[in-house]
Amino acid sequence: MTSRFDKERVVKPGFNEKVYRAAQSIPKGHVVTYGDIATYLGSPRVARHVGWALSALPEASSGKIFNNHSVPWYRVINAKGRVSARDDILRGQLQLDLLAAEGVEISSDGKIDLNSSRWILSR
DNA sequence: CGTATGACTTTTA
DNA sequence: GTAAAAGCCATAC
Repeated sequence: MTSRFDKERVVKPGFNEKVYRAAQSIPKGHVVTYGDIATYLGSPRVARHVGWALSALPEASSGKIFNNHSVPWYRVINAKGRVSARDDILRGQLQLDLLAAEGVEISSDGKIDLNSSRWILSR
């Protein structure tokens, strides 16, 4: 039945899963923003929850795994073209390192070139 | 159930 | 150009 919460809810059971699949659809050497994934899933307002979903990623041996496939969480960045890990700045460092290893162009300041490496989510 | 927090985004200064 | 505040939505306590 429809409770008042079922109306326009974008983040529902399975949202988390969609985020993982979206991340897995990002080709090597490209990146997307949280807002892009949120919009792709239905609403740009849930950008924060995309990050929340990624933080909830099950940590398997040597990386985050979903559906027996590694989830390239590091290909997801914020709209400023930079990582914003507040308490886990170490993760941001790792993220830049992984992206650089894939061929993503990063500015001297550590900013990611969204103009060139941004991937458009599409089904 | 109310308050606090968050891997965000946009606007304003 | 960077810095701070407000806005949004869901989870955690």
